Amino acid sequence: MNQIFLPVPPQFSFQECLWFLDRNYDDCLHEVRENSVLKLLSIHEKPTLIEIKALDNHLQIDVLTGECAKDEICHFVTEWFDLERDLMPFYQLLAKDDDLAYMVTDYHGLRLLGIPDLFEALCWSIIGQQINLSFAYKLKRRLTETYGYKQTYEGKDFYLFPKPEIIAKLTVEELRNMQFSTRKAEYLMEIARTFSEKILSKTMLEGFSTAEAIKALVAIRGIGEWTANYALMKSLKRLECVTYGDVGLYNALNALKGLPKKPLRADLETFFKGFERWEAYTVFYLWRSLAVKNKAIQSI
DNA sequence: AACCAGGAGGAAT
DNA sequence: ATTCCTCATGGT
Repeated sequence: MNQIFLPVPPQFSFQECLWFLDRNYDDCLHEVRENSVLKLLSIHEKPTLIEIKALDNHLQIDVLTGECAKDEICHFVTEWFDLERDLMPFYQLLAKDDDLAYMVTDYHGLRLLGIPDLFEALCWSIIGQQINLSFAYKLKRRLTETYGYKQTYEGKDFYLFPKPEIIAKLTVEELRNMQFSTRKAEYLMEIARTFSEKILSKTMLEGFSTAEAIKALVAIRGIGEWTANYALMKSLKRLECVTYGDVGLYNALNALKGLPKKPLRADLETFFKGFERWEAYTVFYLWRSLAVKNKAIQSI
């Protein structure tokens, strides 16, 4: 079997990352097992199934199908798990906040799990607008199982997210039948067109400052401030992004910092000033704090 | 049975 | 420049 070994940085916990990937939801784009995660990648346009496990100071990546393109696979995993980040400065900021300091130990080694593909990140954030996450994951699964690429391995199905060229050619009715709202169907198809026609690409945004990138994204119908920040945080790893308008974020800040359910913009900005250049990580850890609560409630 | 979900756009103020 | 309304539907 083809194996790749990838060294991991300090302040890295594979189990914490796995825990977040699993949470309580049914994600169709990876499968979490006891001590590993499986995911189908597109490497050189070829589907490649990998399984990642943790050793002492390395990740072991088993290439189950497809070619063993070491550099590309390592590049993907590094982006996915944000392996090149030094978390010490973030933990120093957290430690200074009495209400959040517990996160340094409780979530130690948790990395901002990315969505390296920008098109996928944008579609996912549009799907997730305003609806509960269980339903959002259901919609993503329907879309992916119908229009994505499927590979079966040892009796289980693994998927690639649908390509923009496919989504661009759909009709509103086809998506409505999958219980997308008319609006979301239009948004997804229009964004698919901007990608398939090369009007927008991740490479393009990488050349932009974060403010410029947000401006460019918000100009597209269906992408508001929340979606732009979410996509830039998850796909381009712009750490200064804050998902303003995010109900989950507000709930976490309400529980941990006593902010109102609908906090003022100015109060949010004041809070995030304490986490400059690590805003996205702060948001991500606040989301993590919500997941803990869900789990506790469910186990009762 | 209301009311809320990891919002956004467009109309009405 | 704000506030209000609608969208679709599952979960609680």
